[in-house]
Amino acid sequence: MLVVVFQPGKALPGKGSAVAEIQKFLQNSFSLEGLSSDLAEQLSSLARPMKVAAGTILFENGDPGNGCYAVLEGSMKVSILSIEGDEQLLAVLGPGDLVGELALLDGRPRSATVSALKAAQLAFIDKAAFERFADENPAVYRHMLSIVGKRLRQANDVLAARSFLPLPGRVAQTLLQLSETFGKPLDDGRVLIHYKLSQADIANMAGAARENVSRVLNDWKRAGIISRISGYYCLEQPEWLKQAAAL
Amino acid sequence: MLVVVFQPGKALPGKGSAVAEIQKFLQNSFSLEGLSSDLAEQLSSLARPMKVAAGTILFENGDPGNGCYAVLEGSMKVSILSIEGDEQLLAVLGPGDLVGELALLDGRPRSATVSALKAAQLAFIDKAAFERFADENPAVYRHMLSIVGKRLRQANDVLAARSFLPLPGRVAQTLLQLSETFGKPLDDGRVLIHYKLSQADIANMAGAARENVSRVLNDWKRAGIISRISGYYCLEQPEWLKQAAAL
DNA sequence: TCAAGTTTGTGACTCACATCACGTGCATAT
DNA sequence: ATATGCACGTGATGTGAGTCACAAACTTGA
Repeated sequence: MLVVVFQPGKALPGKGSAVAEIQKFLQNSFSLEGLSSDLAEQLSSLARPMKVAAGTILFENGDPGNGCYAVLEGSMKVSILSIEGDEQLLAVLGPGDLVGELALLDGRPRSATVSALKAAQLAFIDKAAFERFADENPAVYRHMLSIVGKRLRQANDVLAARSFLPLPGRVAQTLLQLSETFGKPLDDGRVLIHYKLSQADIANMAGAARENVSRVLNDWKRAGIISRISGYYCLEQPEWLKQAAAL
Repeated sequence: MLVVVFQPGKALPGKGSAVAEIQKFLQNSFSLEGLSSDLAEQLSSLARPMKVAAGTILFENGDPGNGCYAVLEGSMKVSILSIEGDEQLLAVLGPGDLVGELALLDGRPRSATVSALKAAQLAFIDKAAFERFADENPAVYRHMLSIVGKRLRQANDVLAARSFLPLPGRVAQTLLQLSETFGKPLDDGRVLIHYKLSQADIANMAGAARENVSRVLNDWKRAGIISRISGYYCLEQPEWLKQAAAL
């Protein structure tokens, strides 16, 4: 199973330049934001660059976890699959996000399946190396803790939405969540979700049937709450959506 | 709001003995299991003992978080409330569990409401003090990380159940989860959930209407899958339930 | 030990949402 | 251009589970 992790990846051509690239990236990355730059630099030297093609499964639920990945480019999806093949999308992650970080924390197997939505470039950080490094730099631990904390909060939010909100509310929440990762602000507070999303994806995040998501989305489009700009969804009235997603 | 946190608590009578009690507890507590005993001891000296009466709200969603609590005795419930007053129970925690730990990680406000189900005895650990201590003892951070990791895994499991399992499956999952915290093993692998639970509690955890939980529970009782022993639920066939809760 | 409250069991009704079943548009390959 | 395939839109239909409404069975405490 170890193989699975490395099999899809390929080392980048020039090692030196790759490290530089990773460093440059990590320094302004979201996931390492707040970490002093020398720490980020040191950490990046532990990372092993790799590329995955769109659709590649990075690891699956139940695999042993031996490290985590930073997303440098492209996007990954984190999901849970049911026996019947239904999918619950937990998150779509883009550049700057960390994925598979749970494995660094306890030694337990992967709790979800992660695959590449688009071809992606990653930096793999080995568990042992990470621990060695972090033990000497508690700031790294603190930082990690805040990332995991955020994930936990988000998970709770989603669960709350699933418990309390009717379908439209959940769709609203999903759009807002996506806008946090992929949103580009336009004029007036309008937000463009700069990412190719199928209705099926949204449905899998919101935990709803695709058909019904379609209905909701069209109602909103007709009401001017959202629009589509050359294939991308655009939130015309984010405030309205926030209202709809309020518990 | 700060007041809220301290108002319901009362310092224990003899400080010396209280500290000893906390120490003794923390050493075999679940939440600090795996931490070397001298660290646990030092940590316990940072804790401030307090008692809360049944029903007391320790803190509410949105309150600023200034520290976390270890449950020494009694039990607490962690829940999210909707506007309409509906409740989604996230967890019921007993002796040895840590509650409110998210506040230690990032500085954000409380993400859930915690209240005492039964009168409880707690140990409060201040955020600043904790950080000071943990910075010098990275093992504490690592330990913390594994606790939060477990929470996150659990949250994902619940979300998955909500997405994929029909009502009976969710009830099964809930019972199994409760048996993890409060279960006493009997002969044959039967497990007694040694805790007074109302159907309403179970329903709030499973995210279902109380009436339907009642129906499911009775079906199972009739089928010999569970039973009630002097008011406590007893899992006669945990394996069957695990099957029912499988995704 | 009796009354007042709370928790439970069960039937009947309702409804939000999933499912089914197509039609339509727009891609990419042939 | 034309076929083959996806992503989308929309009605019709079915159903799991929520809601309502009580009666029965327990706690509790005065």
